[in-house]
Amino acid sequence: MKLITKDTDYAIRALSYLSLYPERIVTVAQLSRELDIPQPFLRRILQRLSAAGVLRSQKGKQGGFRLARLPDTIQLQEVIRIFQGPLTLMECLKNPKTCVNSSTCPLHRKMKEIQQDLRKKLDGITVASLSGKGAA
Amino acid sequence: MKLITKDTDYAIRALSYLSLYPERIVTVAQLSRELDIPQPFLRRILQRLSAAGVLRSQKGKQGGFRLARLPDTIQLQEVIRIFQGPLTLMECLKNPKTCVNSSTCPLHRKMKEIQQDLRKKLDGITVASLSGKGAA
DNA sequence: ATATATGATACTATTTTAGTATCATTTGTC
DNA sequence: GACAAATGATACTAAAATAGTATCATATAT
Ligand code: FES
Ligand code: FES
Repeated sequence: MKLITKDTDYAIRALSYLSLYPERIVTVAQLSRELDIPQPFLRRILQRLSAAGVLRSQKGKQGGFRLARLPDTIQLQEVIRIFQGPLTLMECLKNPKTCVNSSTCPLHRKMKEIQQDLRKKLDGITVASLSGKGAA
Repeated sequence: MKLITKDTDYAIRALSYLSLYPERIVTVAQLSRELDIPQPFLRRILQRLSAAGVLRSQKGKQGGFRLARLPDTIQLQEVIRIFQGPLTLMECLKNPKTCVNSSTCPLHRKMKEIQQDLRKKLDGITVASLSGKGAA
């Protein structure tokens, strides 16, 4: 019933924050304080965003994180995918084989439509549009 | 990441099946065979649908279940609510208190819009529209 | 050299989902 | 009335996902 988990939510909040100071390098400690998110948890989240190419990281003293791309190119859908895999409204839409008898399941087609629509909407939401910076 | 759980999915399939023979009383055993769903699990699902007033049940010999209402008055959203509670895309939209600092979370408003839109869509999907019987 | 930062990864606790098991109650049939 | 066939209610278990912690390795500015 939850479309957005904590990982994703925290990630979005961190990205929005970072988009306010695109040039600045910010440490996990700072972000953790600023956003009131448990530091070790946030740390792993930022590491994943780095690995995914959304953030750029700098190791060592004076290191930290900053955006790797322009805020208006980072879509909510991508962040969801990083932490939760591709958005799927029901198991059946991902693994059609688990559809025991798809002919008796009229839900399939309808949900597929809704899922596509939802994905489109989530593509429309970018970090820029959330922080009010850059293109809407 | 899953909007529709098995309970809901099975429930919908059972309701769709029952809507094909609105007068007939069908037992769990029959439905379980027909839809290939584990009988004890399906049984509990149908019981909940009964308690919720979506199905009507008849105890004892020759007993079973049938729709309590017309297929076009049973909305997907209601079935989801029965098994999963009110549809909520993120924790924050249900318990705003868990929003540590809603001013730093720009996601809130956007997701609320999307959630409302999604709910409307799920209200539009009825058992009738799924089984192709009654009003679309 | 050293303190400060991230990289990688393993671990734990909690909650949700999926499913089972059982005893109680109702009811048609003989 | 006895009995079998059905649901009502509810407690229980197993597996998976979510939320979070802990730790060791590596890079780097001073
Ligand atoms: S069994 Fe495939 S959508 Fe329900
Ligand atoms: S903290 Fe409320 S929506 Fe993210």
